[in-house]
Amino acid sequence: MVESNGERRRSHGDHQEDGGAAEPALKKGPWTTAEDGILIEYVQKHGEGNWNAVQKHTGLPRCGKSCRLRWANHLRPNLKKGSFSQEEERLIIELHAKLGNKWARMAAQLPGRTDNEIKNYWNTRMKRRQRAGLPLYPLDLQQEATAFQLRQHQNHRSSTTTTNVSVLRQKLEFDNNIQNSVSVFNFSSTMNNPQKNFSDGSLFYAAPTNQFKFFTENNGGGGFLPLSPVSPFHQIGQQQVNNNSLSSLPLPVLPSQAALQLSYGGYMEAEARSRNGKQTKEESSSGGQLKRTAEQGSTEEQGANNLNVRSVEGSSGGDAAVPAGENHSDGFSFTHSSSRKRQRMEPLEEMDSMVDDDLMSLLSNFQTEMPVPELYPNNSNDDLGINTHDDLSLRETNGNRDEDEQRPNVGTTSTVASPVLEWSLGSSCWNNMPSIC
DNA sequence: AAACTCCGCAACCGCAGACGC
DNA sequence: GGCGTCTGCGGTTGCGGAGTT
Repeated sequence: MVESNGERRRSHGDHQEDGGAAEPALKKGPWTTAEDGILIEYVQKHGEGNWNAVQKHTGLPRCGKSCRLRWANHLRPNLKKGSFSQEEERLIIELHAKLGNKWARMAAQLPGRTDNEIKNYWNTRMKRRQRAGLPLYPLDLQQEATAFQLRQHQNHRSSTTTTNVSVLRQKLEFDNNIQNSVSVFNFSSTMNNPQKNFSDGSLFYAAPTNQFKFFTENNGGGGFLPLSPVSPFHQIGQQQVNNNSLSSLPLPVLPSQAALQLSYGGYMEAEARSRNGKQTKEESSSGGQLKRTAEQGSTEEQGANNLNVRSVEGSSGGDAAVPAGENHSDGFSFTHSSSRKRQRMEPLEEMDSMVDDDLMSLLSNFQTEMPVPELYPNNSNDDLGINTHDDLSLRETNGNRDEDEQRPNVGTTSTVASPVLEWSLGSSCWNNMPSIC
């Protein structure tokens, strides 16, 4: 545990935090077991909330925020420890597709898990996938993510009469997010619409690493960066800020339902490959065991089973409906001492009301066929080192690239290219890409 | 064995919303 | 309505450990 590690943080945390002369120096850094005990005792007596009073009542040299965080992330009853189960991982991915970086809301759907845990998990996962050149979401969730983003965008549009910078920012965010999703479906169209500012703009946008760059740079920076040519908002984003022509924006092209029903096992394998980004080194060097091997064995191998995504989504309304923070069924009984409890919808209820109702109606408006032929010059894919069309969906379905690379296309029908696995480490296309880290 | 690199996670920080006065 | 306080959220930082060279 952290406590046994001694001071992890530097002494910069030992300075007077609030500057008040009368206030004792508030400690920062890792919590000790003694401090934990004090905090637990306090909460048992007084309940959660009023965290600033902890220091006054107990003399614990910690600020209220630190107490709250410590309690919420480590001391709270019913916290799950350990790695995420496969179900939890899947739910996180799905929730992120719907909610974006709403860690607290996601945590409310995952009993015993904290927003911090989920955030850390997602960030590391995103790094892994980015390193491996994989999209953030499996195909089916890409659709959901795109639909959700689009819906948010449309809501925003309908609620404002003047398109302004905030709208464009939202478009940018949408664009950046779907860099990792929509572009999966039609990134080859960049061949027809390269970003001129790059020596090879099409490659820039097609490469997941660069998508990630844009994802982060656009979000972090205040200025406008060029939008991806694959963005449905590309044109307007490049051209104008101050009109209301958003209604004419093209909808992102989504894959056919057949493509969306591709095996989840294939995705999980890709996920596993992604997660084992280091594995390429380790496998080649010593064949050594990853330190995560055990936990992966329990998740990704099972992932080969074709999980029904919808069942996961549907089950989120079950026991997960209890917000993690409210679940004190193990003997601790707390009264919320804070009389100013926020009046919010229950997370699940709120999410459902904001997502699910509209999601299907939105999806019903999407194209269900991907206009592959028009966008794909026959030979251009080879130039990119990207294979598309039927063999790809077959590969994904089979979930074994090594085998598949030796196997001719035995003929499945799919109208959409599915380059998810093609973005894995095995794709020679990305082997020469510079690491962004 | 030592140095180095990478990764995961705990904790901090700034900001914003809600609420009371 | 303005101000102050409390709380929660999301982003970021940096340490320790594991793995690699």
